[in-house]
Amino acid sequence: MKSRRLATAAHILSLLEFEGGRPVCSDYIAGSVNTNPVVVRRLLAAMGRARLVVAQPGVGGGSQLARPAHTITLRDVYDAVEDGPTFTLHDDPNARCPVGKHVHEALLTPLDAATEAVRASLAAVTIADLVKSIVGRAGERHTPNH
Amino acid sequence: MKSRRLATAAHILSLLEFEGGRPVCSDYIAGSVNTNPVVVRRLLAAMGRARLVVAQPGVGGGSQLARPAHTITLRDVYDAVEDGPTFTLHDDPNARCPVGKHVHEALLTPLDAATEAVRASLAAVTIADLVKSIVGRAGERHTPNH
DNA sequence: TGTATTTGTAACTAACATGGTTACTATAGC
DNA sequence: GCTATAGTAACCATGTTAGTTACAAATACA
Repeated sequence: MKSRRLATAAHILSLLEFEGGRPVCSDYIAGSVNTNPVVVRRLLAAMGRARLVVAQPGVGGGSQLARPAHTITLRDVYDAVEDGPTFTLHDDPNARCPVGKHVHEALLTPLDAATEAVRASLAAVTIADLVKSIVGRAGERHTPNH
Repeated sequence: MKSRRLATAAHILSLLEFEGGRPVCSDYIAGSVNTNPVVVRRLLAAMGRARLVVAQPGVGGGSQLARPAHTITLRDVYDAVEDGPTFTLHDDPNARCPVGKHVHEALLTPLDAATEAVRASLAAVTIADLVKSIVGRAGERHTPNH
């Protein structure tokens, strides 16, 4: 997976937490992430479907975390924004060769285990952890100077 | 990573082991994998640079495992054929926002840990394990009918 | 020595994934 | 009604991947 969705989504959620719970609009978030607001809204929509954030349209609207930041792990984010498994089987090995016929079944368990290992590893870190790490490095607070 | 290189490379190495040590040419392997011989040669070249296989050109040439199959893990294969980390940081977050300025540093450790978790998980399975699993399912041996 | 076989690699193409952009509708507050 | 915002469709640019053709280098063998 060479996508940057996990990193971008984690950035978005960290910013929501950093902003202290006020609704934050996609334009503002896009200014921090340095991308297009639609990209942000796409990720927020995916995370909304996973019940990680809630959004409200209209004046003064925006997105907020749907749960406390210490209950949202990077595994939740991964599941919300990355689709499909990390590793993919190759197409149509030759079933007339014993190896080709059974290699998919033989690989299934190890590749699934690798994906689960990723998810387990990501589960160890929460959005609250990230914000704590960010604030610790910043030595300052609440001065998002866009 | 949506690439099929790990699965294809594991197939190739399993076939080399299955063939019992004789040099196997890329044309024959491509018949089992069901792809183009050049795709096979590209993966074999990468695995050759990682000292997992050795190859010989010329009549009767081909590739063989460079080490016993029980000493080659899927982590070795992953390192040989998949380039770069599994997760990528996003580009140029806004350094004038505290979150944008430090989110990369905060994410580095968890994302590296996730990549290491993948590698550790893959290290638990060897090519010998795969071949054993394949042969067990096949109930037959040495009849690669291409 | 010459021919056939095979690796290794470059160059090109096609298909697909990803992110960026524009544009639009629906919704909500003022 | 006006403005701001989410959500989403549509399209485009870019990059990655696998597939393909072509060819030089190496090797075995007659």
